[in-house]
Amino acid sequence: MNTASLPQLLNALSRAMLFEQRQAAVGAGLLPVQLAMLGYLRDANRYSNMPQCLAEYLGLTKGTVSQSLKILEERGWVLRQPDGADRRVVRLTLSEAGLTALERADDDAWRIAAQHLPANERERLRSLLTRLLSSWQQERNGKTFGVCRTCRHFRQGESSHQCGLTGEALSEADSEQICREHNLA
Amino acid sequence: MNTASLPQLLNALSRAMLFEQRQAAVGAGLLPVQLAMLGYLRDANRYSNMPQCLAEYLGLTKGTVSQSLKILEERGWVLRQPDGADRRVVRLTLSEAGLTALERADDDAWRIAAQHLPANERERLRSLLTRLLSSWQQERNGKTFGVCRTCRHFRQGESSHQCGLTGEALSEADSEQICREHNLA
DNA sequence: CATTTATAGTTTCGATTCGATACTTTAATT
DNA sequence: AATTAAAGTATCGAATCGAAACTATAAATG
Repeated sequence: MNTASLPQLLNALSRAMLFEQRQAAVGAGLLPVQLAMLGYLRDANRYSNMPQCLAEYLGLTKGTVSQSLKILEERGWVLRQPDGADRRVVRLTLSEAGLTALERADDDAWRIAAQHLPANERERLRSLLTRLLSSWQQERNGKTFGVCRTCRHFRQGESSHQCGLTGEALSEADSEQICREHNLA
Repeated sequence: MNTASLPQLLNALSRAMLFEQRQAAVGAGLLPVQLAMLGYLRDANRYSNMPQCLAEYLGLTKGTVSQSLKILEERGWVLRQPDGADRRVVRLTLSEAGLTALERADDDAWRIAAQHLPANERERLRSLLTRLLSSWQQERNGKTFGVCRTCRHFRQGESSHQCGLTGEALSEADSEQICREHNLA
């Protein structure tokens, strides 16, 4: 009695997140999509900072992304550099101004809300959500995006880590960035 | 090690939900907003089925809602009736066609994903999410929407229930509908 | 009771987003 | 060498969405 079903809760959560993001965006004087782009570019690793990745991550076409990026670049929030190896691709990075714009919008309602839960329950919630997301991912078996360290290909070492997919060495900072090849463990 | 933080998970969950909703909408030949409107109207109780509620629920202006409703009505998915008591307000209901359009789009990826969790863990997840959402709600102390039965004003009786806010009697069916005055227990 | 204010909703207008398509350039494949 | 694939841009049009003005009704205030 008096309990909401899991789908209902997920729905409510989703709406709450949207609400927060909209609030944060208008508070910083930008559009939700633009804020989402800045947020992604802050966290994306060096194999995931191309326009194409933004399109996949946000579910937009590359044409739309290209246009939005033009605006972000005009305002000096995003820098584009041609890639050294493949001259078709463009590397995107946040400028200082972009980073401060993003931080101004950074929202902590969820952090505060989460602190109302005791630490052990937070931990349990994290674990359960991880498994739920992982199941969803398998159900949809679509490519997803996530933080490198939480990927099933992530190999933790003592001093340095490694990507089991590319074999590449990963610094501590690398491990905290978003990767397009991510697969939740 | 190898754990995603709670904010990261919430973010991923939110994107996954958006993805699902978009998929469901285009699959049914309608726009995400339209699908969201139909879904809300199916579940809204008799005090929450006005255009204004839709605007609040979806975070749109009433102008936008009015325009989208016009389309939904033209297609025969939504019915509008003037309210008996207050002649300013319009009561919205789903037509049969609207209901079938909605059911065609009804998506079960989450249901399936949730079934990968054992029942006791689903229950635990539900409980934790409820508390997290409740905390968020208090943090933002904004009006929210939720199913009547899960409201702190809901008074459960043996044969019939009651709303502690309006004092009104609530049928079993009433208790399962979305109310604009909802406050998570 | 008259006047003012608030509320629900519609309409119009314009800005902006977003997708579809065609196109350019470069890389990969055959 | 020729073909195909991929990354990105540009252009165009449709449609969303918000802002503001407007109508009609209800509530509040004097």
